[in-house]
Amino acid sequence: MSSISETRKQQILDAAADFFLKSGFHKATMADICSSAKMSPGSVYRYFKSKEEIIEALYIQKWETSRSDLKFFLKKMESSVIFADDLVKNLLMGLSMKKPFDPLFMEMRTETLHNPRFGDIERNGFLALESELAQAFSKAQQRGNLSLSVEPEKSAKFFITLLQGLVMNLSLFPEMDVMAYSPLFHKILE
Amino acid sequence: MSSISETRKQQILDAAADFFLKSGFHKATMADICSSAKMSPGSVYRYFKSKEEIIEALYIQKWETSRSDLKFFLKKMESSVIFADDLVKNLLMGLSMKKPFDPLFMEMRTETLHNPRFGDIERNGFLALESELAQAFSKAQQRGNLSLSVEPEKSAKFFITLLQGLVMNLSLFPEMDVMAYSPLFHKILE
Amino acid sequence: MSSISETRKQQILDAAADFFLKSGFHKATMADICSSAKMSPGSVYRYFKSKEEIIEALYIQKWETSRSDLKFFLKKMESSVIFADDLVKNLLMGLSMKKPFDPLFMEMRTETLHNPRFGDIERNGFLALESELAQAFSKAQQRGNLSLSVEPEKSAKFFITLLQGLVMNLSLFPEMDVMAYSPLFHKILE
Amino acid sequence: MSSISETRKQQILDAAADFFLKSGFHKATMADICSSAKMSPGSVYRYFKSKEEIIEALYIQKWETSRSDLKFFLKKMESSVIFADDLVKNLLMGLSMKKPFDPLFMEMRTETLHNPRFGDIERNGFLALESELAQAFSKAQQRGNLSLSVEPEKSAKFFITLLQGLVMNLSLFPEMDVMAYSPLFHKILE
DNA sequence: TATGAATGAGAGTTCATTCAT
DNA sequence: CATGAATGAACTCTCATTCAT
Repeated sequence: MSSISETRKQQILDAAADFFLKSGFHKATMADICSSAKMSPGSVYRYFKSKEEIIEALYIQKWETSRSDLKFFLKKMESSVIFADDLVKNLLMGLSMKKPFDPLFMEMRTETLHNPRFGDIERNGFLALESELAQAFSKAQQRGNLSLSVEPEKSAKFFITLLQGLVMNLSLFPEMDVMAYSPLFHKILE
Repeated sequence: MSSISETRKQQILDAAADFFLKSGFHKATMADICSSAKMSPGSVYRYFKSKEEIIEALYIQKWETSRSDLKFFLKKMESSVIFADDLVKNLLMGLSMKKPFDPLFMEMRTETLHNPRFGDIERNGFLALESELAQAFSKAQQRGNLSLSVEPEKSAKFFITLLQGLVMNLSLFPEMDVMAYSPLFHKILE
Repeated sequence: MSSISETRKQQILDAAADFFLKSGFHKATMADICSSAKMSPGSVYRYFKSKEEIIEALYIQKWETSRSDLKFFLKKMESSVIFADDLVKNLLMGLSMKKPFDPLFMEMRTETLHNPRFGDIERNGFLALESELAQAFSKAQQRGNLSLSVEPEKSAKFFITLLQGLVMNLSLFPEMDVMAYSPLFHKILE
Repeated sequence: MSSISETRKQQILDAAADFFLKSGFHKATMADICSSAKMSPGSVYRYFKSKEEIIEALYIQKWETSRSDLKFFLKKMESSVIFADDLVKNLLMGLSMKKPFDPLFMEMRTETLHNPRFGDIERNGFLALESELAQAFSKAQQRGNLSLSVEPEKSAKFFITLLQGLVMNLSLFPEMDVMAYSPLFHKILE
């Protein structure tokens, strides 16, 4: 019962993500979203009170996905003995292959400038990623797979910042050599 | 004649920058811009064919300013003997005073996703900054003020990427400790 | 069977009356009415073909109630020896306690302007009240409790007209002194 | 300059009055009003911020007209020696001939039930009419043309109330015998 | 019969742009 | 050249009504 409702909501969010991606939050119209979701406006508004609520829901969902993706990735890294090496290598390979850059994050970040609610979501999302990463660093140290001179929280922050810059570069130059950045990431983990 | 026209254009661009900053490209209306520029819509449309053309002109101008700011900054650095130290210190101090970067760049980057013309401007802008920086690194090496192990172009790219990530972080967490990042920048210049 | 159906209908009419009172015919939505009646839209539409039909049914019912209230009131007056005095006194006291009239009548009267069917209901309702009143006057005269110089029908018409004006005044100035009007009503019955 | 703007506003108000009359405030659409005023929506919204603002402006204007009409009428009555007779006679003749009943007043009164701003306008309008009438009564007494036993304010109130009831009756029964009410009005002025 | 999700025409309003003056 | 009134397509959102279950 709730599941049907959830399905519908997801249907709308997917359609919205599609169009937001193509045209941006502002140029994408509710009519676009409705027709892409194959629903009438009236139906869409049964599930979301406004266009902004759709954007916000998408926003939150994007961050949740990002976080769980990172968690999953870090879980896999736990079995690695040469933690730093594998982490950087796999991360950058993932970046260069799966094109994980999601333009919606940029769209969202821009909204953040004008909508304080979005700012909070964004900040929480970021801090959560940092925290996941810092924990992974700690654990790796405990396992003896990461240099004890690394300060987990600080390094996590650096890591995320650099990653963010890299991802933005990637959005502009999709053919760039991502792997070239591995020495820099490594320096963070020394 | 052209000079008066240029003045008018600049008047419009300044007003537009003001409002775009406050409300974003999409929420800022032409009426806002007109009244802020103290011109009538008819006049504004004499100087720019469309709202988009204003955005584009502003876009280009922003990059030009950034580039010449960077040039000026790097010129000053030429007299520095401890080049890397001074460069990083002054750059981060500048950042923490939030002078050289502004939210419009994020707004613009987002537009890039939906308007290919903007993508070109953005890419050119980036490459120009990288090039300026790479040249500065080369010169510093020639003067003996920078380690010869630094590869100018690669390091410039790293530098810009990291800077970009940092700026984005800063937009979310204005109170963050920018200076903490100086070791990381230094590593790029070692 | 019919009785259950009648109960359902009444449930809807009561809920509708509630919301029409609060928000007016046009601002009250079917959703409001449905949820207030604790029925689904589908059910409500089983009993009434349209929102307008609900309004009309309510309209008719309001007039029926008014008429039977008046009848009941006049019945009680039959035992009065000083008919005119008691009639006016009790009527105005009733008015000042705001029982027998409600704002829905105004709402309804306005609908009259745009829906001829409503005009008929309204006219019939009015004439019925007048007729009740005229009969009561006649009977009172027969009992010797009302001056024979009173022309029942004409006076009834005057009575209703004045009452109508008074009620409208009351809707605007709820604190007005209703009793002050009793001399005027008395003049009609002299 | 302001005059052109005033003309446009009036054009809109006239068109709105037309459609409000035909269909009521709620059923009349902005598109109706625009096309009737031969203006585009954008233009109409240059002069009025919202549909509600149009209604309110119309409301105020209606009351102003009513008041000045009454003033003009009472001015003419000042030359009358048999004040009460002439007042009632002319008033009722006016009522029966000029069909001065304006359905918009009913529409407005209904809105009053749901919009406090309108309530204030309505109350002020009413009190102004009463006050005009009371003054006229006083003056007539001073001229010796009206019985001194009349209490101007109270009688004005009665007068307006009765008139209101009469006008409402008239709206329902346009063919009714208005003149039949003159004795009742006379009683108020005795 | 009852439900409540789905519909979709149409509401009020906005705003980039045009053009008569 | 400048003005600002005028435009009208397009926007977000609503709600009376329908219909599959």
